[in-house]
Amino acid sequence: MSSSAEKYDVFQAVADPTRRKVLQLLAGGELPISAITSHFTMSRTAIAKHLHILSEADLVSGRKVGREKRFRLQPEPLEELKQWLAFYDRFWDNKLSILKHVVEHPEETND
Amino acid sequence: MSSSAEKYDVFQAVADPTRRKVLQLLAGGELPISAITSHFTMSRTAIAKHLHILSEADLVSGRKVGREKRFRLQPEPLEELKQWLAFYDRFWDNKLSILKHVVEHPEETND
DNA sequence: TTGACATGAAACCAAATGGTTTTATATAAT
DNA sequence: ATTATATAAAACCATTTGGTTTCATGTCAA
Repeated sequence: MSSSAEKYDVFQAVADPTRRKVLQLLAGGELPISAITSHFTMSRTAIAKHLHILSEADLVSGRKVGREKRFRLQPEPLEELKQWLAFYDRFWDNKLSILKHVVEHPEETND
Repeated sequence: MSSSAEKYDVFQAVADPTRRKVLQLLAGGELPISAITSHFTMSRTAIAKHLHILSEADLVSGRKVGREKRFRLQPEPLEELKQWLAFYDRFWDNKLSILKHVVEHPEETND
């Protein structure tokens, strides 16, 4: 049961390209901060902050092993994104039926 | 063929809750700025800016009709998000294999 | 043509974001 | 014990973001 009252949600967490790259790296397996940092030009501190944000969104979790802190991917929150997207499926999968609907119900087209 | 050299990508565009609500409203059909604004407490100008951002991400398109500008949903760019998500499917679909890994390596399970 | 409506555009602002450098602390290795 | 490694935490900074207010412009209606 991860933290609540999170500052960052999945949408925000995933909006940053650096964080997306971090997630991709972690998809390959657990990694300590230094190893992650080695794939970027920015400082380790910057990466640590991104990890903190990803952590708040529950997209990663970290555990200390010796002197290093290893992070692993926690993809579950992506489900929320997936479900959000699912709503829009009908708007471009079978676009014709939607168009048909709109044409047949023009009164629903204002507000 | 929509604009290029866009400042906002889909990830950023969708990161803001106000913009997600705007998309949802437009899912119900084409709407002018004023009508959209009526669903929020913030100013019309603010909404217009959000629409501009959504427009840069090609998630909406606007056309002038008389004195009003009507916006409609353009869901196609969401496909990019969908594909990005698809990559992570395998990381939680077969969650059992992950669990198995954790159980078999308890020494990695503190913090 | 006069006024109301719908939008556009610009200037401005506070807070958030994404980065830095510096300092401190815990662990590992020699 | 000493030094090197890995991280944490804090202070700082520039830019971006998300909002505002104000003013200008185009269109519709009376």
